[in-house]
Amino acid sequence: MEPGDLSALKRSRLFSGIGEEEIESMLTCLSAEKRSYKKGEYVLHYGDPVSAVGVVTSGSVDVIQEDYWGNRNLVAEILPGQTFAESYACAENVPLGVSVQAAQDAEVLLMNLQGLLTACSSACAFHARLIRNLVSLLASKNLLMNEKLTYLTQRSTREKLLAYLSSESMRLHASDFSIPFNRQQLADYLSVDRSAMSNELSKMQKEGILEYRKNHFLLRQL
Amino acid sequence: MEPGDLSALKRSRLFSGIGEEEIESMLTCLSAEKRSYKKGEYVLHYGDPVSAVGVVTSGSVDVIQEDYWGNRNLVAEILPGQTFAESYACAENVPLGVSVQAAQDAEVLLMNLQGLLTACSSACAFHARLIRNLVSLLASKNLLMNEKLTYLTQRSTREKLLAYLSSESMRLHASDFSIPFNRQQLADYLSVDRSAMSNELSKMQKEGILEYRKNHFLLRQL
DNA sequence: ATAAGTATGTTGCAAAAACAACAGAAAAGA
DNA sequence: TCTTTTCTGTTGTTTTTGCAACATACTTAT
Repeated sequence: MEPGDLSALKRSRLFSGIGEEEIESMLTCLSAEKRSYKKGEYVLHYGDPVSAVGVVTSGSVDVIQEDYWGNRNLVAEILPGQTFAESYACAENVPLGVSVQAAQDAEVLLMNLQGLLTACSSACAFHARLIRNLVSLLASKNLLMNEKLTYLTQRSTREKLLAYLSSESMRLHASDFSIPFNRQQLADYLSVDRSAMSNELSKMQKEGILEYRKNHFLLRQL
Repeated sequence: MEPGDLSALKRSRLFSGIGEEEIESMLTCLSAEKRSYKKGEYVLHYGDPVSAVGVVTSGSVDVIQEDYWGNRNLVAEILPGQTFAESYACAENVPLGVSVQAAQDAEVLLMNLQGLLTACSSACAFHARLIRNLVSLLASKNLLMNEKLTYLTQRSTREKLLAYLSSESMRLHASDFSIPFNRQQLADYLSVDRSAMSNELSKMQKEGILEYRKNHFLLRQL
């Protein structure tokens, strides 16, 4: 185990709040395996049974989805300190629905969660913290996806916009607020066309539903 | 604690594989609180800090979302043995983004997860199993939402259909397969109009991309 | 300050989706 | 079996979206 690996792990959400020495001692409990891949090599294949969560320690890997006709689609880019396959590792008996491929020469640590989750993990004092981090990681991803789903299930661009803006407004307890996206990013997030979205925004402004300037919005009572 | 409560808990994914006596003894570790609500009463309010997961033991509760203008939207109906608010309880410091309301006279059990997750839970032998169940629950929800998101981020009805069908085909390792939805359910799942979807399906059949009859599909090589 | 690059708003057009309405097929119930 | 209901496909119309192109405003770097 090199010092760089530990620093990547320390930065990860999985090991947050756990010191380097503790991390190192836990890696054996997790049957951590360090693996190196050349650019383009597969780290995990579609359909693999997965019981280990992966952490990138150097380089980067791509999570890709391939459809029936062979079209490839980039789902995520995983950078050092970030994890992949954790949902598959934590769900029981669900084969991998994506593939993971080295985007450049990369090193990853595969950590088996079975020991952590099946036995009563009193052996290491920090197991509880690791479990807490894992649960927290899964839960926050859950909330983020759930939120996005509520926007994407809206049929029209206008409804998607209103669902998003209304939710931000309520979350921030304010009728006027800033959003962390520019127009293109917002359009990508809501999965709509940017210009159509801009158009819809200005229509809604004309109709008096809301006002905006750059990334600052004001929702009006109707 | 009544016998009906335990049978509802036994059926829940959270306590799966744990016997009734163990469940009963764990409820004290979880500071379980039983609460009764009349139809229409709120179980949890938007914005509440939540550290407990809820399980319905009788009746049912609705998870609802209310937007800035007061429009109400039913997110889920929770029946006996099913849980609610678990993602909020497991994520750290995320206030509730929905409200939970009794759909009819209902009884729920609120169980605090802090003790389960922060301390090393060697006190009860079945804590490990409960944690495993919780993690598995979160992870499977994760995968389901992730899957749905990949379909909903497609722009057109045709793309949504192809993404879904292709994914089913690959998951089942077969170019012909049955789906668990009728047309209306599939349209609802993909968040598109049923008739437009039917129309798109028959166009694709004419184009030789696929064949179908009722809920059985065959994807063709191109 | 100027220039180059980026972000946003606007428009017209073509394509696609939603909607509504209906017909035939299939399933469920009497 | 016959009737009723549900499901699916089809068509025409209206609305919305995506796309392309461009103008303007705003940023950033020189």
